[in-house]
Amino acid sequence: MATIDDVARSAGVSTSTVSYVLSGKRPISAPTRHRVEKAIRDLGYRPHAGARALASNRTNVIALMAPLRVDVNVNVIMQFVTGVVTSARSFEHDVLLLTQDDDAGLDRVASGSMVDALVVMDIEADDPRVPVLAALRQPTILIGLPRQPQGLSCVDLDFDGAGHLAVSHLAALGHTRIGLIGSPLAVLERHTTYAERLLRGFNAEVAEIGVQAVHVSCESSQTGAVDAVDRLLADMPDVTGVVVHNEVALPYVVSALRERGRGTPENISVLAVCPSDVAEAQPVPLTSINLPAHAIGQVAVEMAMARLDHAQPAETRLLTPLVVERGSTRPPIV
Amino acid sequence: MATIDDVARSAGVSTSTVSYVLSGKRPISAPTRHRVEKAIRDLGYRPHAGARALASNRTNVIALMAPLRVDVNVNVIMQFVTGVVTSARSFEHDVLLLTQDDDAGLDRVASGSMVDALVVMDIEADDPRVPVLAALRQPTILIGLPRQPQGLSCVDLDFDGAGHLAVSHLAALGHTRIGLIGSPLAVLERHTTYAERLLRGFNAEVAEIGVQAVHVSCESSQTGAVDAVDRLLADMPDVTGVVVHNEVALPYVVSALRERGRGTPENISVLAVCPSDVAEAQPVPLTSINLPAHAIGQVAVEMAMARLDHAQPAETRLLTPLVVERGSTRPPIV
DNA sequence: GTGAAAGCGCTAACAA
DNA sequence: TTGTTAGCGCTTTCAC
Repeated sequence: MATIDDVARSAGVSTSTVSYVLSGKRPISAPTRHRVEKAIRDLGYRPHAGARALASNRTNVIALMAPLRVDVNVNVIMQFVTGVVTSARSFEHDVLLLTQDDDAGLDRVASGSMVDALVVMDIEADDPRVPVLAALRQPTILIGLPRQPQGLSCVDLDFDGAGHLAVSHLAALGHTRIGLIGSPLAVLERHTTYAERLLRGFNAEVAEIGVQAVHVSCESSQTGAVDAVDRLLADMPDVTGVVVHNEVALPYVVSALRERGRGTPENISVLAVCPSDVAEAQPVPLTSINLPAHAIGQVAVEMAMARLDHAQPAETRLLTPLVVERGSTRPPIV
Repeated sequence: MATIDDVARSAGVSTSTVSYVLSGKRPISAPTRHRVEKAIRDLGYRPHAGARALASNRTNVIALMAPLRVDVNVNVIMQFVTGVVTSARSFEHDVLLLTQDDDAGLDRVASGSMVDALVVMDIEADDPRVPVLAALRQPTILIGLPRQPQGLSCVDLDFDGAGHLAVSHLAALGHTRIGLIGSPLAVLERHTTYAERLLRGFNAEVAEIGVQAVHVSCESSQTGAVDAVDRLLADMPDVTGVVVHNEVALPYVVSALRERGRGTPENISVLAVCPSDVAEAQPVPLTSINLPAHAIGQVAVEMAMARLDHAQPAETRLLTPLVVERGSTRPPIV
């Protein structure tokens, strides 16, 4: 492996000149620059990451802690992850992947100076990782919203707003009996706040505009979906509009409704809360409130970089929910 | 941040003693060790990863290149990834995540000495990454089987054997008209070899024991599954046993068969090739040939570590396919 | 616009 | 069993 000294010698300059050509941190005359660049190419030189980290206190790596359990929605997680990775690359950073169950991982990679910043997914209301993260010297971005952010940056979809929007969208079409088929019980019990926030917004809007509503939880499987539909129809047989906030169950919910004489969109309106590509890929394309997982991952990295480069203070960014029309919601049949 | 010198001073020993306490590379008397360990605890000392990498030529990080596209089976990919990450942790390594589309990524992280080894998923027959990887100084493990491994280690399920096994399992029950619902066309056209190998084994066994068989490709969606079932039934209306090698389509295939009067297992036998948890979680649990994604990820890391620590030569390991009975395959109705 | 040289925090060879 | 010290390959200050 060629070192910076090899390059310097080959180009007939000092090592610092090579370093400055690479970093652009001081002006270099065109001829010198070209000689150095040629030497770099000729030797196939790559700076040694460890040496660079040691001298500069920058690793150009960020940590990403992702929930790689299978019970949660793998598809959405993947979109977060790709958002983070592609965005990181655009800032010349790589991504070190930690799994949720690696308790000591955050401290290990941060204290060991392996990473410049951390992005942590799937934050719960009283997440025990939050105090740990707050004590690190590297900036941390939380995807999700803990009860006490403790000075950390947060980014997420505004699920509270999404709950409001879902109800008002259906109400505006004339629906007065609305169902919410939501997250699995385990997600609610973990106090993963997105589920709670959506439910809160949903209930608040329901109360505000005075429609009737029923919420049922829903396991992420075919049988869970069928079961949830049956519970909903038992509680509210004349429901005309359903909000589904469970990407895995979504197709099974729609099938189960159809099998029970509630075809979408003829007999019942369905509004999904999920990534656009999921809503689009259904046999009947579904109107949805987009869950911009890829974008959230991207924003998380952008926030991390902003804090790194410009020492920006922590902030919370909640992305505005938007309805994308695909024809699965209509005025109810009178 | 405390450094090794701080620890040495605090414990009243030399830096090398601290280093050796940490690495265990030479014997340390109990009292000394304890003083050092106390100093480490008191100061909250963590070795600086970059400094360590610079001095030792070891980063304790491996690279994992994973296909994070959404078209392929996200669930299975996730299991590979968790297998790699958890296994890496058990060897005191972290995982740097690269995405498939990051063409230059492999060379960047390897030449920049960011990683000790690389694991690359989703290898195609003539994968352009193989020659790149063969030129690196770090050991590389391929998950999948290229036409020319070029001295690299490979690990995968023996899909050829799985194809044989699938047919012989059904044939042993008395089936003589067998269908294979396989991968999407795009996967076959990319020459991702697992699809081809399964098909080859399937066809070979079919020819060998002289049963009738039909293969149809299948897109990974509900509509794709329905379409594949219809094509299969059109070609072979009296099919009695079906092998499904497409985890995403699997539930929809079973539903579509049922809707067409072929309920599993009463009227038609279904043998899935997929991870056990997927086969188990179906509304009707399915007998399957297990795709041990987690284990393959683990083995990949173990092979990488073996090559690192013992300079072991490259090898190819094909895991033996096994049928797990769950009652969805029976003798055909006469 | 360029160069010399002092670290950055470790590991491991050499010495005792 | 322990200590001394020369690097590892880079960045950046200081000097010209």
